[in-house]
Amino acid sequence: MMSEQEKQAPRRRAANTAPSGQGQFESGTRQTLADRIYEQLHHDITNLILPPGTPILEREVASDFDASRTPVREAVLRLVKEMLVEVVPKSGTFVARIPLSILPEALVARRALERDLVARAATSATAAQKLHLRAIIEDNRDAADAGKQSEFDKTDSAFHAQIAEMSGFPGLWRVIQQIKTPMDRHRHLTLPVANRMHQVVTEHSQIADAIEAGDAERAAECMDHHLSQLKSDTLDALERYPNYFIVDMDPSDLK
Amino acid sequence: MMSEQEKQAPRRRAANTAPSGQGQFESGTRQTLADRIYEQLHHDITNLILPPGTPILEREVASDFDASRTPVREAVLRLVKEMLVEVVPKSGTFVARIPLSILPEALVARRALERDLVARAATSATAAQKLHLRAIIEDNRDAADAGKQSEFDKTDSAFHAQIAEMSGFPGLWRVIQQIKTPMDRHRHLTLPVANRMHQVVTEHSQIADAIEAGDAERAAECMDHHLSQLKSDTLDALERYPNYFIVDMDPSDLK
DNA sequence: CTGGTATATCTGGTATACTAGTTACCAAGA
DNA sequence: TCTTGGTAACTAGTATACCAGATATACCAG
Repeated sequence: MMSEQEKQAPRRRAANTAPSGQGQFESGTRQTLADRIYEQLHHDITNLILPPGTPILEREVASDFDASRTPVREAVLRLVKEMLVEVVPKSGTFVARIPLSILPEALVARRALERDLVARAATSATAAQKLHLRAIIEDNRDAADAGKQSEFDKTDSAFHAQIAEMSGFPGLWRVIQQIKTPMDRHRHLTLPVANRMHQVVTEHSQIADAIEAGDAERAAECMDHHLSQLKSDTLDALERYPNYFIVDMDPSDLK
Repeated sequence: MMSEQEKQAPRRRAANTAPSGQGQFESGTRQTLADRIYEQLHHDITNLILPPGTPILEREVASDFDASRTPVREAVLRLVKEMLVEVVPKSGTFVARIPLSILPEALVARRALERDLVARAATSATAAQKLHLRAIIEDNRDAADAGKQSEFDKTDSAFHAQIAEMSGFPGLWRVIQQIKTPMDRHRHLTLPVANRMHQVVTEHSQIADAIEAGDAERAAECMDHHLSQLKSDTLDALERYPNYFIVDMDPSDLK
């Protein structure tokens, strides 16, 4: 039987215990509404469905998703950190323009990272991993043959993710993904290059050849050559879409 | 004079126009309460003031900052994306444990990126930039002489930021900063190595020597050697603080 | 002493409201 | 026709409330 004092005070319990397993880094953590909104906006921004400068009205997006502003705001804040959205306090939220400098930076970072990863892959990949890589290249080819750019992009990502896997540092694919986002956006601003998908398949095959030969240096060189092809005509894109970019460097330095 | 109908309907205005200047990427954008809370938590987590597993009670943090849950939640969500905090839905939010695999990944990424950046710096740095680098090394030395680890860490970061600046790709310092966060956290778990600060100063000087000599390859090798020293005794840290880590790889692979 | 159950107290995720800052727009005056 | 000031309609940032899920704890039967 409690005293009057005990009866009046709600019982206080200890804080919950910390997780001890793999935690949130396990696969299959549940997705929130904010996650779904983020993914949709991320996709639309990256694929130029929402071009730079487009206002993102939180209340409108909320209405579209039958949601409140809170998860929309949470999604938008993530996109801000990824430089995909820019917020002008009290004025509005807009699809971010692409800072010109970010493109060569992304290319330099990718080249440095992926040369290293592919060299490591050439040294340490297992037979099973090599076979898996070849299977992905076949997927590349199928998508190229079918002329499906979107499908092709997915298989292209699978290729580079597999290289990270084979290097022994699979987590670095997440770093590369983040780095390459401006490049993905930019690619939609450039004219499609005839037969480029098939050229990529050829370059992927050359990389796989070098890996299978255990030739780390050649694998690195092939990867570097492959990535250097991505240096699309940014000057042309800037000329055609001047409002899509922030000119934060001398454009003539892009050559 | 409006008709009755016009009078009843509130006037609808156009959406605000998109920004056209440098936008949010200019310096000096104003700081929100969420920003301040994020910075404090980021600092406390990185510096092990809040060790892995510590519960982060949104309502308590809100009370500490005399704020509501909203900006706390926004700050926490940023930390989640940076893998500094893990959320168990409806149960609690905790300072994230360090996935073991992230440490060698961070080292590999830093080595790949900073070898490349320092080689470029050796090739293209201006005289002014080289002098500035020397000045930073003197700051390194002063902090080492004074035995001030925290101050030394700041000057160490300044050194690496300056290398990115000199390479012509200053934005990559942000990428490196993000990559190195797990390393920063981990360093607080390892025993201080006698005279390590002065050793770092020496290694920084060697890097500067190579840059001044215009020797890109030597600069890259010196940087790589320097970064490889950071491979602190993770096995020892794991042994001393097993609850601070998520063991997502074979620890014997850390050698 | 232990396992099962009920319950109260936590939690994160989301909805809604409020405030202060920004800006589109309009009317008046030069 | 242009300029300017006022205002209403926007906005982002933050506060507060609610709900459903998770869990610590008390209690009881075996």
